[in-house]
Parts: sequence; structure tokens; C-alpha cells
Amino acid sequence: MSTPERRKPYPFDQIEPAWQRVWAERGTFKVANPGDPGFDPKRPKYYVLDMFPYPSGAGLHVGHPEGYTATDIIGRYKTMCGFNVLHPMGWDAFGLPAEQYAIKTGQHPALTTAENIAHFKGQLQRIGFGYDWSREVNTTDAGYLRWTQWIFLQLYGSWFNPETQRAEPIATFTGDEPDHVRLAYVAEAPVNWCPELGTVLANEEVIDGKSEVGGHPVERRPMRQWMLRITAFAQRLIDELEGLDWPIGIKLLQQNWIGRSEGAEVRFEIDPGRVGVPPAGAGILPEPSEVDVQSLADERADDSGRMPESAGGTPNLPRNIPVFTTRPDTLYGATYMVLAPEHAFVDQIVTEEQLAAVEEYREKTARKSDLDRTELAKEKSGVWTGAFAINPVNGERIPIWIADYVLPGYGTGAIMAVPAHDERDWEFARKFALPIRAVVSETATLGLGGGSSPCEAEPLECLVGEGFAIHSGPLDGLPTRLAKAEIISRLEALGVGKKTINFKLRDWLFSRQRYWGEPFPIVWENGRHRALDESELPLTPPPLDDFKPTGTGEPPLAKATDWIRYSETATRETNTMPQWAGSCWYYLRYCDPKNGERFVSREAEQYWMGGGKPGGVDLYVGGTEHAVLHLLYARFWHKVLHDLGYVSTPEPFQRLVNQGLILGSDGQKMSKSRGNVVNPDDVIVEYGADALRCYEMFMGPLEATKPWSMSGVEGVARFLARVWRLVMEENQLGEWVVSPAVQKVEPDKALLRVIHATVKKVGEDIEELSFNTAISQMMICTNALVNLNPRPVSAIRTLLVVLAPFAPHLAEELWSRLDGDGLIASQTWPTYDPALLVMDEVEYPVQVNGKLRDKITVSKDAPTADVEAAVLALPKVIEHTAGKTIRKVIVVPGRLVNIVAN
RNA sequence: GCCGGGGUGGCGAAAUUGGCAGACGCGCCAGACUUAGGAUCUGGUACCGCAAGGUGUAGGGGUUCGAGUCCCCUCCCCGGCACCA
Repeated sequence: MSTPERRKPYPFDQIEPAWQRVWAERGTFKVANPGDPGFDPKRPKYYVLDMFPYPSGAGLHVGHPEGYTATDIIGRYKTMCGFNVLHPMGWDAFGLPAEQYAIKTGQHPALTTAENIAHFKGQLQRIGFGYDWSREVNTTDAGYLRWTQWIFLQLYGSWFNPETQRAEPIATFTGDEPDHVRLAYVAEAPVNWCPELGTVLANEEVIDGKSEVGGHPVERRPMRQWMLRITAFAQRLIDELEGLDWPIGIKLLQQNWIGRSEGAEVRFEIDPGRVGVPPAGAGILPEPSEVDVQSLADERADDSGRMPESAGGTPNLPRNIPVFTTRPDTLYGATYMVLAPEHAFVDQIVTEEQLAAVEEYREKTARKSDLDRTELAKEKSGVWTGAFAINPVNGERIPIWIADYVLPGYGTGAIMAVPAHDERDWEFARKFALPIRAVVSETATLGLGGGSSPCEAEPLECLVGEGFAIHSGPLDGLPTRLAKAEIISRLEALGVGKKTINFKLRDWLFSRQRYWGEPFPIVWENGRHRALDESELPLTPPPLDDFKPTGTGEPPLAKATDWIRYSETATRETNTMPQWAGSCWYYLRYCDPKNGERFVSREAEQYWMGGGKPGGVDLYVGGTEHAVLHLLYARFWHKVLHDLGYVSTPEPFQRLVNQGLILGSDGQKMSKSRGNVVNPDDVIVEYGADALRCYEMFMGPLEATKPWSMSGVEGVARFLARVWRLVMEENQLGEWVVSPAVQKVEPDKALLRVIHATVKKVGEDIEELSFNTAISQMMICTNALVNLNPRPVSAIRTLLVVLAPFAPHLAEELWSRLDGDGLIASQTWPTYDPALLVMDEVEYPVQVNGKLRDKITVSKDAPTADVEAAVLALPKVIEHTAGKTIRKVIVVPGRLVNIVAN
């Protein structure tokens, strides 16, 4: 490192803390709510939000200030433009790391959390962010978690009405088991259990079979868990993305995660004979009109299609197995069927001869983690159950297999296999020598279909795409799209199938077996759950000395025996909520953070979230890592609150911007092990907060991934020092005084043009979040001023005002040294005069056949004909057109001249 | 494999959306001031060439008076998803 006593190019170490104190003392960034004193209803609102941090022990890294500086610039700029700006900050403070740390050190997580928050807050304040700290929220505060629990009660107390496609109070449900439709419900389901963390995790928190936090292995285990019915909103979560101003990539990520696919559910009867010849009479699919309607109605009544919830088998053989397919048009090409090994019917259909093999295969599958199961994807495996199913359209008997390439959790957990038109089925069929029958042709082949026998030679390759149906009875000749519609209507008429939409999205596993989270406001009595009354909130976690996971899946709260006991006959739920709970609604709490009566007052919500054109948060900046986690969960909660009438808009975040990752100077991801981590505190000590802010914005486009460069920081620091010396100089005593070159003189035309161009460009660039180009324009402007003597003070003041959102401390200091009125943070954003930007003379590049040959300067309103004549008289032009005929002269006014000659 | 984003000097990047490629900054070179410079200031800096000139935005083709920008093909890098029937 350099010598510690290296002279500072300007005294940022003194002025920065001083101005931070002034802003805090004067409440510069406090913003009033409607109805509060000082609220100005004439101003429009602007809500600019950061993803609040998890206050980890490691403190801030340089990635945090990237997004935070961007929003700070926007916030300060919008304030100067006359908006009421809501720009808050808070702490996502529940979570695993604090608890893991607590277990290691024995220190209570509440303590470490408080320390970490103090550390984080100090760091953020030293960067000079203009947050309204009076609105600070902390998800672990009783006054906050109370409302998290209250929102949970709203979920518990409502259901999704498929008629209205909205969440409604459970009272509007007319069925007899409300517990089956609540948006928060309990289910015994196979879940992601992480032994190392001692908790279950949501699908979204498991990456490649490992926990997102810590990378520990995760296994499947059936457990009783709280779930949130996010799947009910799957369609709306897709549809309502449309109006959002979000990066296309994030929208697609969410769409793919929700994973809508259209297709059909088809029921295959199980051949009761199991082994033997196909039942007589089963044959070609009858026309719908020929069908005995009554017998079909009976069939339809037996809609026990889905996998039964209980694994306990019934002695009776199930009559049929429903499968989901996106290609019902290939039904005639189904040559076998596959069930997930976990499928509940397996026990009942397996034949004695195959029992041993099936058992062995199922055990092998159960031992595999999710990771193994996908890693071994290349090699297909499976076992025949010995049973057959009947293809409902042609009566054909097809063998029923089990294989782990069919997932228990998607669709019905069973598929019809069409090896000719599905790659996975193709591989499987090849491996086990199962028949392959083409029923789709790439080309429309007249006459190949009809009643022709399907016993053609097996196709040589798998055709996955669309085409025209062949060997498919009544579908023959139809293009895939029509064939799908046709077969679905026939299946529906027959009562053996129906159009279905499936989603990959699973319900949200919402309980954790951890201590450091919101307890559920639920008690259990006689084996049934019920909600606490609102008046019993907040329900804070019990004080515990030993909050280690039990390792058995029993939550640590179970150790708080007194706390658990709710009454003689009732006990408290001991699970806690996941970290996402608090972050699902914090943006609403900021609107009215101290409210003890309501999670947010109606007026505050309507002003900050409802006002403006589309409403909601006007700008949300954060990393891309929350694409399918926080951003999906929060949308879901918001929609429920909207349906129940608590919030104004269906969507919480109107505009979303992802800041890019900052890499180490070696171009690698920053990490302790690589030793390339940059600590913002060090940068502030060496170069100042303004330099840190400006450098992070100058590095490149906000959304791009970009490497850190210390000499880049130095360059930006030099720029700020040049601005400083524009105004200040050192006297004999080594004191900084206002330079005598700064005078009340009128700027000349050239300077005026630069100043106005800077006001224009910086304003426009801020609106577009193009901060790097805004800064380079301010550098150009500074360079234009630096050699002037005298330097017009009006020009300097204007530069300082546009610089203020970027380098607020420096701008405040110089503003006050120049006797500016009030704080620069409260100035009005300057306007520019477009007339001043117009040059009197224009320099045209002159091209011959598209190649630059010369330049010519003409008056800005010279007629095209004059320009043309002047250009043709240029010696270089004459030279390059010698011996050629001039075909055309293109004059683009204000742009260039191109001569076409050959 | 599929989806998305990207490939421009030694480096980070600009480019008014089809109009002078490389603004601004870093680095480097030269000079000034200096006992000194890791401070400051001035000038230079895409590549080849002494020059005239030529060549250049991953590679190839196309549209156009004109392409980094639009169209087609290929390659490479980053991110996400990944047996979802």
C-alpha cells in the first residue's frame, strides 16, 4: 500500500462527514406522508426502492453501493425536479447466517443482528446516501413481524375462487372443507430436507440438489409442512407480467419457472386381465355420436384421476391411470406407458412375476438424491410392472413401466410414451426394445393415412417438432395444431380425457425448522389448526438459550415448553416462516413504518403505491439473483392483498432494473479465497465517498457485469479534484480558499453551449440510468472550465447542481463556499435552452462512395444546393472523382455529404 | 440441449438508433513545472505504412448511396433452466 500520509487532492475526509451530519440534523431527506405537516400535495410522488440487504457479518461489499448509488442519484434528481421522493432503507434481518453464527458462537442472533445492522448502517451513511432514515424497517422487530404474521393470517383466512380468479375471504367458500382450499395450508408432502441446516427448503432455495445457502446436500423426505397456494395464481403471475417495465430476461425467467404448458389429460384404463389378449371390441376410436352417453357419464364421475394423497394402497385395482401430455395428437403413437416409481398405483398393478424387480428399482430410486437423479439423466433406466393399459383411442394393450425419468411431482406422475416423437421416450424405447411408431410426418402426405395399417417400418429418427398426423385414424392429414384440437374434443366427448393446463410451479413450502424467523400465528387443538386472533399479535419468538436444530426435523421452538403451551388443550405451531416472509411486503411498510393500527394506512398506501400512472414502486433496483424468489413471492402476496382490497395495484414493482455484478480486478467473481474482494470502506478512506459513488457509476452501464479497477477510481478521484480546484486554491498558509479566478462574469457563447449541453445530457442520462455517460459529459464540462480565467461563477454553479446527485458532498461544500442559497440538495434542477445548443456553422464530413475524404464547414442554414456545390469544388473530391461520373450527391442536413461516383 | 444477454483499441467503455467508429476515463509515450514525482499541467496514442494511402467493431454472406447498428449462416464468452412429458 502507499504511504498513509499521502496528501489528499482535496479534503474529502473533512467535508464528507460534515455534510452527512448537516443532512441528518436538518432532516434533508425526510419526506412527509399525506396528512402530515409539511406534506405538499401539489408535488407528484416518486418511489425509488433498493432491495434491502441482509445485514451479514461481513459488512457491505462494493456490489451494494452500485445499485444504492444509482437509486440515490435518481432520488436526489427527482427531488430536485419537484417530486415527493420516497427513498427508504431497512434490514432483511431474519435468516440462516445469523442463526448459524449464533450456534457457533453462542451469541443470540438478536444480538449479532443488531450489531450487524449498526455496522451496515454506518457504512451506508458514510457513503452519503439520502435515505429517509426515519422510515427504517427491520423485519425482526416486533412492530414489523406483527404485520408479517397478520398478512399470513390473511392468507390463512382466504381462498382462491376459480370463478372470479381472485383471492376471497374463506367465508365465501361454500364447500364443506375450508381447510382444503385455504391459501395457507398444511400438507404432508415430500419436501427438500437439508440435514446440515436442519430445515426444509423451498424448491427455489435448492440448486442442483444443494442448498442455496451453504451448498449442503438436500434430500427428499415426506414431512408435515405449511404451504402457500401460489399455484392458484400461476396464470395471473404470468399474465400480469405483461404490463411491467422489467428486463425481458427476468420476465422470461419467471415465465419459465412458472412453466405453463397446455395439453390434455388422458385416462388409460388398466387392463384387468393384466396379462393376455386385448379385450374384444376395443378398436378404432368411435365417432362421438356413436358413444353411449350414459356409460361415459359414469366414467366421468370416477374422477379419482390424480395421485391419491395417501400412500396407503386400496385393495381394489384402480380402473384407470391419467396421464398428462402436451401432444395428445400423438396418442396413436403411444406404445407404452411410464409411471414415476413413486406413483401410488405401482403397488396395485405390479404382477407377481415383476414384483421383485419393481421393488428393487423403487428402492434404488428412493436412495437417489435429486442430484443423482438428474445427473444420471443420460442413461435411462426402468422396469416393467407386468401390467398393461388400454389406449383409449385404439384399444391397444400397451405395457406399463416405471422409470425415474418420469417425475412424481409433475402432471399426474404418469406419461404415455410416444417414442417416435419424444426424445426421452425414444431413448427409453431404444434401450428396452419397445416398439416405435411414427404418427406425425414432417410433410403433408396425402393417402398415407386413412385406414392404412400402422405396421410400417420403425422410423430412423425421433421427430419432436410439429407436422401432419399419420396412422392416426380420424386425425390423419391434420396439421399438429388441428390434430390436437380434434383429439381433445373427441376425448372430451368420450369422457376419457380433457384439455388441461399444467404448471411447473409448485406450491410454496413456507415453514422452516429454525429459531430465527417469524413464529406462525397458529395453534393446534385436537389435531386441528386454527388462527390466533389479531389482537394476540405480535407473537415474538420465545427467548431460548439453545436454538440449535434438533436434527430430527422437530423445530427448535419445541424446546420452549412454556411458550408452546397455549392453553390446557392447545399448543402453538413450532415452525417458523422463511426469510422471504419479511421481504414480501417491506416496500409497503416503508410507506407508513410506524403505524400500530394497520400494516400501512390506506392514505399512505394510496399515495405512495397508488399514485402516478401505473402505480406501485416507480423504480426498483437490485440484483438478478432474486428473479424467481423474492420477486415472485412478493408479487404473489401483493396480489392476495390486492384481491382482498388492502392495496391499490395488482403489481408491486412497476419498473425493475438489475444492476450488474462487479468482478474483481482480475475479472473473476470477488471472493475471499481469491483475495480480490474490495471493501468500500477502504476506498472511502483513500479516495472519499464521492469518488466511490462516481467510480461505481462511471465503470460502465449499470446493468453490465464489469471488473473493478483501482486506477479507474483514481481517475474519477482526479476528476473530482479538478472540480474542487475549479473553485478552490491553496494560499500561502496551505489553506483552501475560493480562487480569485472565479468571478461574476458572463460565460461566452462556447462555454454557454457546453453548460447547456451538460444540463441536457446529464438530465436525460439520469432518466435513462445511463450514469457513465452523464459523468463523462460532466468531465467534458469541467475540462472546458478548467483553463478559463476568469471562470464565470454562474457556469460553475450550474455544473455543481447537476453534479450534486453524483458527488453530493463535494457539490454541497463548493456550493456553500460560493455562497449558494440553502443546500444544493434542495435546488431546482436547471433547465437548458435548446437554442443555445445550435451551432452557427456545421462541419460536414465529405464522403466519396462512402469513404471519408474531406471535411467542409458551412453555415448552419446553408441551402443543400450550396453545400453540394461547395463540396464538389473541394480538391480532394475532385481528385477522388477524377475519371468517374458523379451519379448522385447525398446531403443529409446536419449530418454528412456522400458523393456517389463510378 | 433449450432460453436470455453479450463479443468494438493494451484496458473500462462511447456512438444522437442506419450517417465522421473509438467520446470520456485508465494505461502508455513525449514535454512543462520541479531537488524529486506515484502531484499538477500540455500534447500524442485503433492497426499497417516514412508517406500518399490502406485496413479495421468475433468470422462469413446479404440489403443500402452509406452498416458496430438491419437480415441470413457460423464461432466464442457470460447468466439461467435442465428428463416438466
